[in-house]
Amino acid sequence: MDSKLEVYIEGLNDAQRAPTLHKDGALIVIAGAGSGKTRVLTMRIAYLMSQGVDAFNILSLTFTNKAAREMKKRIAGIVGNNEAKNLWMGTFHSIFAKILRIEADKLGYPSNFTIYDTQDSQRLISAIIKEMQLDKDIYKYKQVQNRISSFKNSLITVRAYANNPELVEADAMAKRPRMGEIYAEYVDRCFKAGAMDFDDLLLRTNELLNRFPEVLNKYQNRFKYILVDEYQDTNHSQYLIVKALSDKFQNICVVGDDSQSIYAFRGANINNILNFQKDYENVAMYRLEQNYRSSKNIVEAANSVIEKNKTRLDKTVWTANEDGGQIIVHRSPTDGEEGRYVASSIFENRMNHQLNNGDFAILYRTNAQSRAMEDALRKRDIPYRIYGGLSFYQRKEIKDVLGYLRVLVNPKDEEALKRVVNYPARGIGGTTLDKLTVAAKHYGRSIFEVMDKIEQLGPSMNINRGTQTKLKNFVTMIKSFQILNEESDAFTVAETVARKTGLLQELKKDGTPEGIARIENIEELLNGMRDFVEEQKELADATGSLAEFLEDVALATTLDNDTGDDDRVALMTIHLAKGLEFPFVYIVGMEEDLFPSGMSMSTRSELEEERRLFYVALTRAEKQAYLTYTESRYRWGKLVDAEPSRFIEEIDDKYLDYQTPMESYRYKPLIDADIFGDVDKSKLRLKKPVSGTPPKVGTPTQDQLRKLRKIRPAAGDSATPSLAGSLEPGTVVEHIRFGKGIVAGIEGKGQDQKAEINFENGGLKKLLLRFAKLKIVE
DNA sequence: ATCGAGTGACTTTTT
DNA sequence: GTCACTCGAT
Repeated sequence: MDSKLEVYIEGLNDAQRAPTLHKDGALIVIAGAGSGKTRVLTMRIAYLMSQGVDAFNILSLTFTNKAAREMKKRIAGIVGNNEAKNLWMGTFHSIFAKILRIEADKLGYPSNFTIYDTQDSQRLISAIIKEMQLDKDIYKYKQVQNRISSFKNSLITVRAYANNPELVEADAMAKRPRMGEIYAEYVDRCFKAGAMDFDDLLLRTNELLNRFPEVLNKYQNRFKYILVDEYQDTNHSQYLIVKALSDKFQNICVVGDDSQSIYAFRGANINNILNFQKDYENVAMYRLEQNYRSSKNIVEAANSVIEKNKTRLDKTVWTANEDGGQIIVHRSPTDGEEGRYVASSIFENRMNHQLNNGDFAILYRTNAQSRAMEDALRKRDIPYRIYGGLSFYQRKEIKDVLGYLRVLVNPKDEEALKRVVNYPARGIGGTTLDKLTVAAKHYGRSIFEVMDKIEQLGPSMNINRGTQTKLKNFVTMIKSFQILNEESDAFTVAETVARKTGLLQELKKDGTPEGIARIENIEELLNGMRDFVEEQKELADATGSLAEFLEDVALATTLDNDTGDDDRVALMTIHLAKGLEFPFVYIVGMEEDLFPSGMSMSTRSELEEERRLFYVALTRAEKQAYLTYTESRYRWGKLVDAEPSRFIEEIDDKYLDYQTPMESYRYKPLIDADIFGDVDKSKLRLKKPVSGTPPKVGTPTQDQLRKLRKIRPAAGDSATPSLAGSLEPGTVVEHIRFGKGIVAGIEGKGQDQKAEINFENGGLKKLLLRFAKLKIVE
């Protein structure tokens, strides 16, 4: 083994080293927050390569392209750049887009197919709904798009849908009987446009691997070792791809944390990780439980939160780090005040602890919350960067330039064509476009082809001479770009496009500060393309082509764009923050209806996902976490009352520092303060604790570890002996975390029986007896 | 065909 | 408060 690698591997702890050195077979690594899973993945790949595995035979799937790049860089540092550069590493979407381009012809796609982003998909669906003359209030394009997306993620094709009475019925019940037709038309239109949407990149990969055994065989042989990060967030489609590719060698390593599964809303299936052991033979399971990131207070507070979830693999994250400060809870009258508080707190902390702006992050549940924070930071002259929301590539002026580039690469790309055909205005309006669309459908050709043949087809389409000329000019312009693209690099083409189409002039004419900013944005895009071209020249399997650039753009995340070279406070949604860490973290908008989101409170599993999201948020913090909430906040342009989030209450008080008294906002106890009634209060003042202080979560005893290693019974499983019946008000019980307490009331029966217990450590809690680890003391 | 003002729905989270 | 879409005036 390389001595450099040896030193690195020496540096791992035992739990990390075991999966790193586990060469062949299937393994799953359950990695708690901050437990160094990226290190394990990186070292494992380096180790495989040191054992003679060719980089070409390793496939590593990550959650963001940025993560892939960073890992690749670290591996290059160990095994050398020449070796590392042959690794296949990236997101599911980008890796399989690459494969699909190679194999496109088998599926009847051009290899330069376009990737439709969500907006493209939604526009197309809107157009289809309109063409079918359906009521747009019933067929809401966003809902329809969502539904189609979930079909695709579950591998329900148009035909499978039609053959599934349950689904058809469900849509009929929802007053959308023609969903299937829309779905069929949408798929057909994408196909004819030579376009794939995000879900297609996975769905078509499945199709490819299923329909063409020789292709499957080829990639099975190629990817002898497969590694998947963030496995808890894979959807069914991704699961099947991994399963198919790893089937032959079964050298599959998945890493994840069920407690951090936060993408169920887009089809992620937590069962993928929960059932991994059933999917492969002789699965080795490893756990990383030591957290190196956060203070003990934060780790334990986060544990106390996630413990409330029923569906999870048991593990105990602990840390040897210092206690650290308590989590600070702060209430503000309005969202504006909240912003001001956060800004001045950042300012003070930065001074007092001599920190950089980059040491701070503000996390929120919804993008809309960023505004108040931005305003406050700007007033304080604190530099910040917003991640997510409208990304650079989604800005109008950028999409316009990209639209032209897309059309010239793939003239069948209908959405791009519709976008640019009349911008800047050149007299080709909606009416003409409608006629062209009808004709295109009639002849089974793309709109661009019809435009190209307008002289022959024009008369029968009722398009006048003037318009015909305009169309002809447009086609000629695009064709000239295509020729240029044959002989020049992507940057040159884009620059020419920006000038020749009149896009830049249009903005110059505008003259407003906004217009100037847009010109600057286009310049930034061009600079980016120049860099791209330079970069690609150095890479082995890249061509620096325009098509490649467009693919990168389509699949880029806002995080991917971060150069990270300037010192700014980070603002982002909690979803985006997954995998990141910051010394100081402010979680803002800790309010009912916002976090947990009002749309995710109706079912237990939704609420549990919100709780996992909160867990993710908390565990981003290294040194200090803040939770802020408001009494009222602007939503939908209106001031509405707010109530503190239940998640604050779920954290044990001993981890919290209420800067603002919570009293008046605390949930009213369901039972009066004198719940003890005629019970002897002295019972609560515990006579000497039986076995010292209750064991802490942070440092599990061997006995606890043994117990925790078992997967918890699923809901409905009654394997645990129930205490039902043996409890009554007044019974004194002991809980592993909350210590001693006294039963205040019992409600429900059977499976759902709950007890309300007043604990010395935790206050009033309602526990499901089926799951509560209670011991009757007396 | 084009542009502006006005209207209405809407926000969960993203590759 | 914001985006996307509609309608009426040019």
